[in-house]
Amino acid sequence: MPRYSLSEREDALKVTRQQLMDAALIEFASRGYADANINQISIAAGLAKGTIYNYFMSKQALMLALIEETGIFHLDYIAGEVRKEKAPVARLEQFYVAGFAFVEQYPSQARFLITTLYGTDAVFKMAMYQTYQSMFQLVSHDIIEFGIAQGVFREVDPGRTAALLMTIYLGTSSNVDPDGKIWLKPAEVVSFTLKALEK
Amino acid sequence: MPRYSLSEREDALKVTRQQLMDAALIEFASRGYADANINQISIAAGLAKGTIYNYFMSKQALMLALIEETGIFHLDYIAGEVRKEKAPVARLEQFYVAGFAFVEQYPSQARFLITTLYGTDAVFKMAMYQTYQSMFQLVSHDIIEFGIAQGVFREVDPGRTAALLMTIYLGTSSNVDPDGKIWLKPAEVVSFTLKALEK
Amino acid sequence: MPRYSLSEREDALKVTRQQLMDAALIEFASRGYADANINQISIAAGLAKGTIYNYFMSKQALMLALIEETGIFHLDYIAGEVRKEKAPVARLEQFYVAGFAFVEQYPSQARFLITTLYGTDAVFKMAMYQTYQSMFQLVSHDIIEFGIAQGVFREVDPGRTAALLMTIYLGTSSNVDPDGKIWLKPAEVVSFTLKALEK
Amino acid sequence: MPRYSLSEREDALKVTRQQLMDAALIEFASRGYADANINQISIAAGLAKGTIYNYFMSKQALMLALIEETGIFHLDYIAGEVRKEKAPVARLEQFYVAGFAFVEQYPSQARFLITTLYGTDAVFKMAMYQTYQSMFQLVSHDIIEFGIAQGVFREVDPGRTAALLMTIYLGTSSNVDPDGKIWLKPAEVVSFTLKALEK
DNA sequence: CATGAATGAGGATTCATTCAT
DNA sequence: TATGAATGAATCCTCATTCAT
Repeated sequence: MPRYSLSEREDALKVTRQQLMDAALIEFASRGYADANINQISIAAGLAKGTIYNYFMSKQALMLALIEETGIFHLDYIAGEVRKEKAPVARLEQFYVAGFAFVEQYPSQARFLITTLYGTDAVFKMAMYQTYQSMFQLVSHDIIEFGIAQGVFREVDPGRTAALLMTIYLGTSSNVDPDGKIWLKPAEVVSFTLKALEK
Repeated sequence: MPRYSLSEREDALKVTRQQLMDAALIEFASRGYADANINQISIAAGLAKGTIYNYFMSKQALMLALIEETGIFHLDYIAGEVRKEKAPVARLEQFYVAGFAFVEQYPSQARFLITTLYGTDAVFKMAMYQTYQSMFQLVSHDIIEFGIAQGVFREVDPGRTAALLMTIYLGTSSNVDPDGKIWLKPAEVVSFTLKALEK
Repeated sequence: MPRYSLSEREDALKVTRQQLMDAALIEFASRGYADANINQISIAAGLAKGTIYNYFMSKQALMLALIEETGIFHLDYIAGEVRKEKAPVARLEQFYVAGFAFVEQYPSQARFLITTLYGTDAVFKMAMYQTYQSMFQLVSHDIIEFGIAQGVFREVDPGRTAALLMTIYLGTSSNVDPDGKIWLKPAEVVSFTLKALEK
Repeated sequence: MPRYSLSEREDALKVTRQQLMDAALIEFASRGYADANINQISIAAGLAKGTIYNYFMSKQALMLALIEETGIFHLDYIAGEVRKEKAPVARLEQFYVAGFAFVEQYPSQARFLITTLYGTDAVFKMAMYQTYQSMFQLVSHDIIEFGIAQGVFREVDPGRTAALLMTIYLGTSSNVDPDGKIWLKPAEVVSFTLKALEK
């Protein structure tokens, strides 16, 4: 039970802000930042055009807020599943299993993150990189170094191999058919990467 | 003597068209399709704004022409190097070596292809997929099936593994620092994938 | 004991209203009516945006109220000083001395009046003219006609000369350097106009 | 006969640009810069909305171009008339006669200049001041100093008196009735100022 | 074919005003 | 009465495209 519950007013603000971010995510994910329409986002959120500017300074600020929120959400989703496992191999498995599950459960979020990461806007990419430092740490330290220490993985360079494993995740994540199913199965990717890492 | 020699007029047309495509590639690669500016492309090509419409029906048609040309160029570059090699392992190695070399030698082309492939425009992605059917064939048939037949690769599913190897290539290709250098070395990626494929 | 004492409630209303007018004056004076921002006025007055509409029907009504208040304030300031003097020449002198003193003591008010008077809005100009009828009377009757009657001024047309003297005042008043100092000294203007009026 | 006549193309550009400036002058003069509507200007010029941006970078750039053009036009008009006269008194007379004639012949230009000069925009005022340096020189040097040297004017400070005479001109110029007639006659102002300046 | 002036739909953003609390 | 979130008309500006020369 929270000591100081938010007032109804503050709650309503949070709700409206979230409605806007939800609508914006869909719009950015499906049309890309440049083609996304602020008016359309407002309408989808059930609000008037101008309201968006009561919550975000600009289209760019809205985008940056979304990058941070969605990136953290993505990260927490995967890190939570990975850290539940105690063995390195199981963690690697969970990285892809949870990662692919995220893509199928939150297709717009995944699409948003991928298109932003592989897009042309330097400001947005920088924001993505900062958010993904933690995921890099997760893979590099909590999976690879951990596995090497436990003697179950070869003595690879943790950082460079983490980059490769993340790249494989992000790349495969973006190969989805129209209804959001990833072409490859996590088991296939896990099997491939484990083979590459095992002693 | 060539059967149908191009007249000087036809040559000049080809040159102008190529100047436009070269300029467009740079613009699309650096700003993305939506933010690319037709006027800027014309200026960079040393021509007037309207001229572009004598060669391409629309901005979209120019983009589609570029996707095809650049995709084929990319494919030929890699396929040429790969097919020079006669052993499966050497071919896999060449796939990444030549692939990475392409990215460093033609950074705009690489950036253009990657951003288009991971972008939001369905028409452009479809055009990319068609172009990349051949690269998929190359990896699936001329490398993986070939290697399995020769007994040097495990009995993996050729198609699904080809998708994975291409994804690894495209993903690592897009992780470049500001001056166009790829973070990972081809040798690292080759070593990783070979380990995963070897018997 | 005042016949109708204001209740504390009525006092508070007056205070709030005056805070709004003070803030509005600054905003209108520095940015002009069209660029003035209602929200900024509210903030400067320490109130919320909506409150302004409890006191004024609209931005225009606020402006009109300010024109009247500030115009009367300006007029009273000058008329008070002028009528203290009993000789026509001294009155003319006081007109410019007090007029210039007003500009330096109340720069925002002066700037507000000048920009409104020389602006493009017909409604506001009309309001200004009405307010300035009294100042016109002051100059025309209490200075010029008075001076002619006393035989110290030439027999000029009082009305047209009053218009000229007021124009000189308003024009010179608006030539201020960045810290609000008027370029010309009252003594210079007085000397000039006296020379023009003396017999 | 000009040695190199402008091509028809260049002529057409000049004409269109002038149409835009003419329409903009009317709009700025009647509504003020902030309320002026770019779309309305284009329509009044018989052109489409976007065309204006082929000639001027922005609304502000259009305004600055107008300030310069109109200021120089105003100055040339008056200076031409003044310098025709050879005697100081006749020059002073012409300053007001031509000045008032300008206001009646070009009411929009006059209104534009006055409202800009007495407005709140610092950038525009600075542009006005630069343009009016020449008019200040004209009055200060070619009228006042000239008159003092000839012994027909008192030994006043030329600069400060020039400021006063210009202020009188600009102030009286802006007191026009709805059909553009100035309230005061040039003869009245001339008579007043001559009286103030004569020995 | 090359040109570049003209077009006008489209889009981000501002802000006076309203109104439920 | 005070508040400030919501509104949506209004506006500047962009830019792909057209077309007369």
